[in-house]
Amino acid sequence: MAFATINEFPQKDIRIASIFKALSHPGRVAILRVLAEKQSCICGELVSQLPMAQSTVSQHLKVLKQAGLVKGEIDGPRSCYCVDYDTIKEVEKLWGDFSGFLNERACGPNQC
Amino acid sequence: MAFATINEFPQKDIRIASIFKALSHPGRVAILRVLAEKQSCICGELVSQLPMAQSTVSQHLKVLKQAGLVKGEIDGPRSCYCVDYDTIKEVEKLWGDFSGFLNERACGPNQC
DNA sequence: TTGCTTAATCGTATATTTACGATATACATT
DNA sequence: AATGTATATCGTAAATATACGATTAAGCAA
Repeated sequence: MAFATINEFPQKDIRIASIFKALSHPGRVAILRVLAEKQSCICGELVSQLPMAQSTVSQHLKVLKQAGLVKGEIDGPRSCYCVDYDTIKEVEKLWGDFSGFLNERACGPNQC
Repeated sequence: MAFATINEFPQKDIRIASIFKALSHPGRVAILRVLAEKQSCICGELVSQLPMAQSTVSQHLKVLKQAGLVKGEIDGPRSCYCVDYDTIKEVEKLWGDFSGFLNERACGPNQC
């Protein structure tokens, strides 16, 4: 029954939640870190730097790719991934709007 | 076998992921929105404003509370919840550091 | 006390996530 | 063509997440 009501929420909330969902696993956060450090990097390098099997890294990369957080390019027998900074900017905006909305309405230091 | 390796990641990545996880459902994002709008609000009001059953809202509130994103206070037979702005600030810092780290290393508009 | 209201928790069915070995695919090299 | 390398996908087991009705607990009102 999970997710039966998910479309009843505002589109903006769905988008925020779906991006945050992609960032909701430490392995995926770590992948983004490594990709940024290396400026772009092949999957095998990620595998060697992170405590996950090759297939697991590949699966996480797929999630990040679907969320638009990384983009990849086939380079011979390898795949070269890098951070998609356009989406990072989008997250910055989404989070900025959202936290701005919250903060605007913050009154005292402790309301309840 | 899920989460067997989760402790092998940097503490900072685990913290970021765990907060984002709490924000990874549109219902929870919507709850935060309503709480901010109402400045603080009783559970029943959330139930009436959101497309979820009372028990579901209560469950999501528990997740948000565990993540530190909301705090609650018992008020007679009711519970009064509000956004915990200290944690919102923490998220701002965590995300700011993280995106800063990524952006510092962004070179051209398209690396791959 | 009895009954009413509110919200948390329980029980449970279903869906999704996670992890990894095994396999398949795709390109490069010989 | 045959072999090797790199990566995606498949299959699958186990853990989590999600949703909601039913129940419990806790306070208030009569």
